[in-house]
Amino acid sequence: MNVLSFGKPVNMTNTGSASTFAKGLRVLACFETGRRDLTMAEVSRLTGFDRATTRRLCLTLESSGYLYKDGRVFRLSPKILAVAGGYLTSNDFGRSVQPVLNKFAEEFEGEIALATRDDDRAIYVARSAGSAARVSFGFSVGSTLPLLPTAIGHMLLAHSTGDALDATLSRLDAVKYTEATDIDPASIRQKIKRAAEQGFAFVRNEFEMGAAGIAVPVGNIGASPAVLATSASVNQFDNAQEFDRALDVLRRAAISIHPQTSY
Amino acid sequence: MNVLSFGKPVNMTNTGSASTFAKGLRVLACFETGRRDLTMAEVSRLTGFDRATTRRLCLTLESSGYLYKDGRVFRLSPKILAVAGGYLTSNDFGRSVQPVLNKFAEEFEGEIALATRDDDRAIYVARSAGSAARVSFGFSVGSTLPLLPTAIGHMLLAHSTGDALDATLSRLDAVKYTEATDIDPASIRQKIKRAAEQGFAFVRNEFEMGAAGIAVPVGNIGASPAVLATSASVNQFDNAQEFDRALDVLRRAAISIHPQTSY
DNA sequence: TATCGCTTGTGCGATAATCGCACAAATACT
DNA sequence: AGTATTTGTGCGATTATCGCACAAGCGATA
Repeated sequence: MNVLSFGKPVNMTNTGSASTFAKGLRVLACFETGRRDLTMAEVSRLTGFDRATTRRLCLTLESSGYLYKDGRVFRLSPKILAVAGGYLTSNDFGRSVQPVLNKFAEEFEGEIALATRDDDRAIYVARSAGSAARVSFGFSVGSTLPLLPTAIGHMLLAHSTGDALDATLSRLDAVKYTEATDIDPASIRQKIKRAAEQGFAFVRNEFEMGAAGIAVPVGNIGASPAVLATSASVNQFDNAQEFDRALDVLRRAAISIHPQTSY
Repeated sequence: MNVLSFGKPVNMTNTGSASTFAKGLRVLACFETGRRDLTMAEVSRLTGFDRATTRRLCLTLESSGYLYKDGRVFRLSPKILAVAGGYLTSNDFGRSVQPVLNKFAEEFEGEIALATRDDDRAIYVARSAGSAARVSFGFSVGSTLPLLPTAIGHMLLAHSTGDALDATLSRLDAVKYTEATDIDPASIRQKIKRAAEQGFAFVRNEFEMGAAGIAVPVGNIGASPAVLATSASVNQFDNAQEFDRALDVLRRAAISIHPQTSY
């Protein structure tokens, strides 16, 4: 009965979340693309958790098979791939979209990638095979990109409308990746608006100097929007004919993957 | 001081694991390849955890961004790819081994895959691009295979020696996937031994009727062994010339990926 | 070798979260 | 309507977790 509480009883036991688990997931996320070998002390600093806490979480990840310990550093084990494979197969990539990417990439003689949105970033979900010769751009499945200085990001954000977009833009802080990176929220908003109107996004030099990207929408994957994209050197896309060809390939590939793509 | 304890003091607080986190990871693992949409009740049955516990863990996975809820079912979100990408890039797949797979697969006109071991199963880690035309076998990165009825499994197990192998074999229970699946531990052990001796494994009809696989070792990925493999119809490999060509390609690819491959 | 800096390991008290059940209320299936 | 299944949630009892403090190990540098 709890005679001390008046009015609405305070929910003492949290029925909606498990804090220890959430912390553990943040430890796991420390091993995302970019970082590979981490000591417990490093994980502790990255997460801000107490060393004892970090230690227990790292060891749990190890005994559960997601990390293994090599001396004093932890590294990801392949087990995480099985979970990721669950995502890929449940969305029928690899069976239905991968061949399409390969086919159009072959015709196009360039790389095509499918990306979707995860919170404040874009994630590559699939990528065309690419001929053996051509050197890949270094992005592979699971690689992430910032939303603000990339064509992929602009096209993903173009799905958001009005208030939601404003909320996102005010939450994200624009980082200067190159001298040409656009930092001005109003200007970025304008670019996103234009991407929504014309049905494609085109960004140059803002993420990597000398590189340019084109992205077109492909409908939704689950709850979040998806885009098809390609990238090349700025020079290449400065040629209007080349640009149009790339855009055309992307659009046809998008329709081939997801015929309902309406924009 | 603890006057009640004699001798070595009992460690009351577990410094080596976080049980809630371990449970959460088991919930996450429910979404591995094969299952896609799960209700909380299903997760509860799969894991054996109390419904209230399951609920908290699922909701934590959702708020952490790894699952999203569509009505009453949960589904993986792309966030997990970012972690998997961490594994792939930290081992330099996609940049160094992917091109090699593509090149040899093109020459070979068949698919080549790199697989490694995760506990009691094999996991595909990389796969050759495959021409646009050819229909892929349905296996993609992250797919898992049993160890006992596959060439990949035999070659992976061939890394284990004596006692360790015996322990593994007695732990695994042989499942009959086809009529031809070998169930006899002694016989399986013999096949693994021969695979170790001859430097390749060849298994037919034991996992999928009509399918055959060849696997060769490629050294280690981190702590666990890795193999290169290809599969085709039984008929195809019954042709000795075809078989030799496939084995030759795999061996050359293995050397190209990991020159230190000694066996 | 000695000292410094960084790392890992671990008792333990205090705290706070988790567990599991019981009760309710939705939602599907017949 | 009726049954079965699923979901939501208080709350007491239990337990795990937290965070600190103390130690010990390792490597580099002087």
